[in-house]
Amino acid sequence: MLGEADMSERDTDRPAAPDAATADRPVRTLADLARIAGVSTGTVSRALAGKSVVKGDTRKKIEALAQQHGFRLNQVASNLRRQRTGVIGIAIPLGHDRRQQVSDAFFMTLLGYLADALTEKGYDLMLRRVIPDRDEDWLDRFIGSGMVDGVLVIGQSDQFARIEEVAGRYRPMVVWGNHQEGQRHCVVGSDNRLGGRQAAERLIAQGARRLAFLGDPTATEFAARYTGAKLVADAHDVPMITLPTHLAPDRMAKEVASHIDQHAGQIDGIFAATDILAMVCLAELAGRQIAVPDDIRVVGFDDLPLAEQTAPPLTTVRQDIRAGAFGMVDLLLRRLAGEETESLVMQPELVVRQSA
Amino acid sequence: MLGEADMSERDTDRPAAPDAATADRPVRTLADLARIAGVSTGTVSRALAGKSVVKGDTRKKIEALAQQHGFRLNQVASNLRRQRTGVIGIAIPLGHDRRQQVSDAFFMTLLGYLADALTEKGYDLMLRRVIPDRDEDWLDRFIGSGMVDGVLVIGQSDQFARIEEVAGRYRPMVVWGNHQEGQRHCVVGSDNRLGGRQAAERLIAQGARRLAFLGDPTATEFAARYTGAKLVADAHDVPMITLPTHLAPDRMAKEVASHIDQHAGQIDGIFAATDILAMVCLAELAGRQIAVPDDIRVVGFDDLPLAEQTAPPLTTVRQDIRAGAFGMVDLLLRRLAGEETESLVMQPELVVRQSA
DNA sequence: ACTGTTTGTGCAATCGTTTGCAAAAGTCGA
DNA sequence: TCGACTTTTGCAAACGATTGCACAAACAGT
Repeated sequence: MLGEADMSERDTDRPAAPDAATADRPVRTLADLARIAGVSTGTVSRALAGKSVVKGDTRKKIEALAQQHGFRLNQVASNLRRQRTGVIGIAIPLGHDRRQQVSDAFFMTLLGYLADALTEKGYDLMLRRVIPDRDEDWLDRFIGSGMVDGVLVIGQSDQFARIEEVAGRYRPMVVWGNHQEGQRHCVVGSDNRLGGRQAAERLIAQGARRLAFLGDPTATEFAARYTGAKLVADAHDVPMITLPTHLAPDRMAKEVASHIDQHAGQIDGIFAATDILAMVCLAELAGRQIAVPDDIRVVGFDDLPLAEQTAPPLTTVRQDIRAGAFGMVDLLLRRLAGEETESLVMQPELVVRQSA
Repeated sequence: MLGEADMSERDTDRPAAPDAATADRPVRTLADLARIAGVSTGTVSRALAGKSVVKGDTRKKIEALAQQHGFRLNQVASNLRRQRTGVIGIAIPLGHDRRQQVSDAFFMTLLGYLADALTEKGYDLMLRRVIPDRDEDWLDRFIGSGMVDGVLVIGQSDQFARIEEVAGRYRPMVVWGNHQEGQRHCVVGSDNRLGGRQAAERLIAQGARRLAFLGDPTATEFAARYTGAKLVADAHDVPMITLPTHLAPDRMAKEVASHIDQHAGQIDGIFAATDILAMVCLAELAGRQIAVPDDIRVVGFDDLPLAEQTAPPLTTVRQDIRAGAFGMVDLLLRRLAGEETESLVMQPELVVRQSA
């Protein structure tokens, strides 16, 4: 009986001695755990990983000890050895002069969904805000750091060439942006030109005869939207002017206001490059007692969640941001697995509400 | 002469030979670089770190080679050795049942500013979305992973107790949320009760006599807002009902609509717990031809960028989210430096626009 | 009792940098 | 030319986990 008690002490309570040691020296490493468990670090590693063959008893004992001492694997060491981190890098290139904020609504929405999608797949996100003009090789630095298994780039900004160059030698990268004929890098985005067509068609169908494009048509994605709309306008013999506008939140409102003051009488349909622009536009129009959609029709782009809650609710071209985010993650994981992947160009869809 | 030519060859061109090797074996490690530079890894490390004493010539040569071969330090190895990562973890605890999205506008705005602030200080961000109900020790796992130097927690959710417990033994952590008397963890947030008072005072000053609080008063931050408002209402002998509403984007609109349908005639002032709720509310009111602020006054909370662009522009209680974000980062860095820090409670400010 | 298989563990190398310590090289005055 | 210094460098031990290989133990079959 004494013997048996002794046995059980050995089996379950032997840890009790080190338990006292818990106070002075917490169990931080595999070696610590191995010592108090009376096995080698290799065994502990295998037991905790749950992969390889470890005797049931041993495993249980180690797991119990780990639990009891609140042991956690040092991920950094693990990452170094395994040459993978379980972290996906997200780079947000910001045009320097544009002062575009990370807090931009579209980026943030996309980011939120990316977080959801990656978390679901067991990856963490490492966010990096980059200012390409100040930092020549932002992309190489990010990739070469060894801290991320792959990279998602949100928006091509003016870095198309650099991204193309890197894509030639680095596989696990997916970019949000506009697709161009014959490009090398894997991109996810909407068919912006088609979206532009849909917007213009709606405006014209609702009776607009003098259009305006609100937004900066030099950014690639916006350029495509403009082109699509222009095509339709031309086909219908409807004139379309462009009202270039910065995306910086501080300038935007003033610029839109000034555009409206200058052109309000001469236009009856506005295609805004983004919902945010459209919202600002609606607010300015409302402030001037210009009726929407009666006097001027307005169509946005993106279909952000808040497009539903403008007054009047915004008619807009929907990009399925959620689908885009999940698409990016899916493609990235496939590329990580070595697969070759095509770009994903999504079909935008006109969402008719009340502003046009 | 020949000798001298030889010398210069040795000094500048010896790398040329390994240069040819660039094709087959890229220079990935310090050891590679050391080999082609003809020095030891220690020297290369020191040269690139720029810290310690290395002869000018040697340093230049090594830097040139590094540049030329596109060498980058493996951050994971570096992190392991130095026991610091330059990464700050950002945890976003999400109530399970609430289905609250990461894409929630307030969180996203805060996150954007945090990104700005941390980037400015040379830190990267690691984002982790956690679902506390499913994962008991999310916080310990994050902290114990060794992957982050410190943690910012965005929102206490229902994890107050756990956060308190961890705060007792882990210093570099700062939390966004509500401050409670005598709490241990370092928190940054607004004086929600004061904000509530301001909102109610405005509503009453504008002639409202039958108030409603729109939002879920069980969440700590909202509870404080409610309490503040209730205090003022009581003092003025004005009744105030509560219209509990979920934050989940899919349910919100319907719930708000139903509240309005049920109570529209009986109230003339609404204090919405967040701007998002206020926006939805404005949209629903507009859809029912209820005039704001003439029939019903509306005050929001947060002053998100888009509060300016509602129709009518939203009167709201401003939390300086940017200041909050920078404050969190500042406090965290001070704690990383070993300093003891107080919590930061910011004064909210009523921003009068047109909805009340 | 002696091979031949399974199973379970331990050993030690490895991932790529950093850094304390000591040795080598260089400087300088005597 | 020789010590006494001051720079510069190299050596090798960390950092903490993973994993191929080999050995030990257990067990079956003849």
